[in-house]
Amino acid sequence: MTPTEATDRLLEAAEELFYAHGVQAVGMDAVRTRSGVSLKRLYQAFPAKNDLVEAYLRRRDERWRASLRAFVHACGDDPLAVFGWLRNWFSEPGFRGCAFVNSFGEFGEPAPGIAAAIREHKDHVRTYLRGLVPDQATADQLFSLVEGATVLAAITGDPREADTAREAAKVLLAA
Amino acid sequence: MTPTEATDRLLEAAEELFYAHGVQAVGMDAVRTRSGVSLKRLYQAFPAKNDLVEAYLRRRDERWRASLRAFVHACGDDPLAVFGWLRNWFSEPGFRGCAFVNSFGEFGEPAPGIAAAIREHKDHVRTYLRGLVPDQATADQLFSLVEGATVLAAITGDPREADTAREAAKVLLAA
DNA sequence: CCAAGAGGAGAACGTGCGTTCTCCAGCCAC
DNA sequence: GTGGCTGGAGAACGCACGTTCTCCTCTTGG
Repeated sequence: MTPTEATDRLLEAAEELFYAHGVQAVGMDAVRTRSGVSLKRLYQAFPAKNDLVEAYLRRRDERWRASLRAFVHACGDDPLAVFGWLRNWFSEPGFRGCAFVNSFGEFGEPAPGIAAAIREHKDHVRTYLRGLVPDQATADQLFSLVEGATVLAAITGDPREADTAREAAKVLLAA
Repeated sequence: MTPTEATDRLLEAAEELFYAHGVQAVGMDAVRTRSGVSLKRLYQAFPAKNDLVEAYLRRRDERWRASLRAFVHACGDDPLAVFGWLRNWFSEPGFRGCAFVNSFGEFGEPAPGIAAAIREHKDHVRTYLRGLVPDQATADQLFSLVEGATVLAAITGDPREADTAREAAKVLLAA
């Protein structure tokens, strides 16, 4: 197994486990078992668990935003499509809220790299929405709706929070 | 020290520590030290840590909503006052986001009592907003804004997220 | 003054986990 | 074949923490 292949399998396993059960609830041994990569290789690729967590967050950020971007772009870059995408996401079987918000809650004082990954993810999403909506203030308002809908969908388990936010976004965009 | 006084001091210490550092990062010994209540009495009042966590959340729910209600009522029950209260909350020195959202993120599969406390808190807030705003759909939209602003203020550290949400709320209420 | 019990301080126990170490099997150059 | 290297499996170590246990010290009633 090549080192890059090992890294891929580690990140894949880490994402599945960390997102589903939370970072703290998943031991390095579980990542090892799920990925099939030996502990020695694991610690060669990621010298400490924090490094793996940060890599997990950064990779999830990339993929999450790529998926959103692709969906919205296919809808002609209509800002309201964001909420259609959210609705689909909330309906996925394993949906458990925003990985970054969850991680923020998990660590009282996150390691610097982890805190940075969380903040940068939110910055990237905000920047993306500002590109989608001409008016910056409106974009920030939509961002708040997106975050709110995600938190509430996670806690209540109801994907229709996306529809509620969508209706609000429609009004804000028309104003 | 009377048992009820011990319970009060335990809950006070638990809230300060759990909210500031996260539940998992705080050991029972830290609660004991902070409260000045012996471990024996602690375990008499709360047979397990989960019981203390659940009591912490339920007490915080009561006080948090009481504070919001009082502030908004003093503003003539204007729904927009909710966002003024949020702004104040976000500006407090120890602000670290919503305790319930943070706890939800901390526990992959929360104990039943804890999960119920989290869900019931959000239900109570939603019900309160529905009482404040005649139109139920609009109330739910404001709720989404409230949650979004709270999450973003916690992560970015910027209390002005409350103002962003307030502007959005103003538009939604006028529609 | 004594007996008995309550309550506190903190040691002790068991467990889980991040990280490191040990040992061994397989593979290469010669 | 043989000596040395790579990499895997999993034991071992150290620590933290939830929970329980032990012992000691006060208080109180007679």
